[in-house]
Amino acid sequence: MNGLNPDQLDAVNTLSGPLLVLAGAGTGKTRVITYRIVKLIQTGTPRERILAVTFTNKAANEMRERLMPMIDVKQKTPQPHDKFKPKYAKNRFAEDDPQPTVSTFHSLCVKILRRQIDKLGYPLKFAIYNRGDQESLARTVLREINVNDKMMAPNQLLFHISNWKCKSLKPGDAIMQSESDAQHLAAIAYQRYQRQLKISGAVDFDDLLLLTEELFRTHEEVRSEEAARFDHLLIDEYQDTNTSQYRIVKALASQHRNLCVVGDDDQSIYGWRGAEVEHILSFNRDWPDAKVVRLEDNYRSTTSIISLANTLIKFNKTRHDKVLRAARPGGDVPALRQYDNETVEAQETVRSIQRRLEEKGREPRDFAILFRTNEQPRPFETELRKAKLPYVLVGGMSFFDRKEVKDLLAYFRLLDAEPDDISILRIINKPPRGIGKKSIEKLLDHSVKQKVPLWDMIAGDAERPKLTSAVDRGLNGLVESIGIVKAQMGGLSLVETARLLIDRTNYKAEIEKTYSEPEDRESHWAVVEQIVSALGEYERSTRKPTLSKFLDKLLLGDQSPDDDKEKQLKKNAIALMTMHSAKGLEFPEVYMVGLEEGILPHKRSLEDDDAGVPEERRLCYVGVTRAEELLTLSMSLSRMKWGKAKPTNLSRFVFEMFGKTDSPNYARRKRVQ
DNA sequence: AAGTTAGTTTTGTTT
DNA sequence: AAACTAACTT
Repeated sequence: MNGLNPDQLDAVNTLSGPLLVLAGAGTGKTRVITYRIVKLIQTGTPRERILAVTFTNKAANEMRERLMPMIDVKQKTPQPHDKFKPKYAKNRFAEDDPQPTVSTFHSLCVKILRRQIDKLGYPLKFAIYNRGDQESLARTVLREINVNDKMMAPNQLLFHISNWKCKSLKPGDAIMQSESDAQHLAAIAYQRYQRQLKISGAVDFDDLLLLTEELFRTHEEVRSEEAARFDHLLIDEYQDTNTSQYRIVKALASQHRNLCVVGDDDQSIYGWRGAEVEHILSFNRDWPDAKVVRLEDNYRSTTSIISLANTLIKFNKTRHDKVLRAARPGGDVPALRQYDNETVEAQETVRSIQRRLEEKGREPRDFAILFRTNEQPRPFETELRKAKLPYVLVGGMSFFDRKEVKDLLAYFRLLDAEPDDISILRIINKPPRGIGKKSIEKLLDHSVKQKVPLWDMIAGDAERPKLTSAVDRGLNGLVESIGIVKAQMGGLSLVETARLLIDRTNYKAEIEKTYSEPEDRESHWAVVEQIVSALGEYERSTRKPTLSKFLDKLLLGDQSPDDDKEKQLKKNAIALMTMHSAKGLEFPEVYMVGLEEGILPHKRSLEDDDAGVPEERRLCYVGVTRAEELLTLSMSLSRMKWGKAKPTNLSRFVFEMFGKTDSPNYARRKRVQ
């Protein structure tokens, strides 16, 4: 345990009872968590009785990577294939060697639900709907109740639904409590949305938490059984817990009370998806005997950067009082640059990076360009390309949002006994089989009216509505392909099954139809191959591999063919990302761009001044504290909107940071010329 | 000639 | 994603 300061040691050594670690940015939070787990093991806690929960898979992977070398893991006996690919052997431990569990909330819940599925009282098929699936379901639901896009867009509905879900509000309650017409409409749609999910045996991401929480509430024996699995519970990024997660934590920790939560209320930036800072602010109310440890020594950034961050965050009224102390003295004072328009902003930023690369001996990986919204990176990408500088756009489309991935996963689901409707509809005409909108409508209509599952009808187990012979032929073709695969899959490995499926359904034709350029075709086909190799990897590393478990894993992001981007980051490229996705990362040189009113703080957050602006301020704080040595802030004096250049105002946060005024309102009045 | 499907264009874009 | 338009099927 060398190299830890007294506060960190205190947090590591407080091994029993509730503990709140208030860890500011760059204070070695991750180290404290890992060391604490090591200490627990050293003092005799059985490994398998330790559970650490993170919010993202990335965080979980990182924690595992840090932990494994420190706790002496029995390696899995190398398999023949591992000899050729040693990277697969890394971090793979023997199955009879118990290890601490490091998991995200979502995969934790899936495990619990799988174990307790009989208590659930309804046939959950673990089809987990991701954003795209949710959207198409929302669209169908809205159409069913005759609501057009103008009245309520699918996204709006999903926003309402997720708001209700993170407060564990059931559709019935939502209808009762709705205050406006729009809310009432959304509540009715919510009811149908849930019903449809239930019929398909599907859940969305929120449901995973919600169902677990409900199961704990209604079945005490389930709660105590699951709680008894662990003696120690550690939660990272506690400021990001929503109500469901908060209750699950409470339910799991109430017996042993060995709960350690780590977080920073100043970095709570996910309020818009249900996180409540109150949970970390009032930790002492739930656990009155909780010990509180504050980590305030920042080892990441220079004094100039930290003092800027401290000045900014003081403008937030409700927070745990703590001040970051920089361990690295001095440093260049962050600069503020103003440019005429966003193109110049991008050009000059890239030029500045180029200069630093040449003059200061920096590497591309030392730089990050942080922005607020996803429309901002475009000009920067253009300029970086022109300058031939390597860059990675982090975030953006995740691997699972790629349509090839979704299509293939949908095809995989068709091999299940009762595939869900969304999956069927996704690939029913991919590649084109002559089944168009009208025929699909007829099928759906028939399925609802006759109460026949969609697949039974398509597969010919139930009567089909009258369709043209071309459509019938198309459907039969699909059923036949699936049938062939199903018949053979018993004797095949998962990879062989997948290959056969892709081959039989002629998925390649879909890619060739969509992309005419050979380059595009290749890159999109490569995605398909990636999935198959991920499947192979899963098959090799799991004792009883099944396709449906693989699908869960993929959806939950447990496995990551997604690490493509991370590899690139490691491979030495300039990082372009939103301030949201920058949380937890650090870079020697950070450029925060587009610091304008309406962007940061975002205009949507201004509608709700009480909660919105402080959260945007925290987001800005997160951005500032990413920088180790050099921070450059910039804004563009005009920005294109609807094809016209519109003047902009400097963000109020810049005024706050540089102490030009005490009043946050100053920025609103002052126009920068 | 009507009804469908396939392919193209327009529109609208937070986190 | 919706709205059009051209092409195809029966």
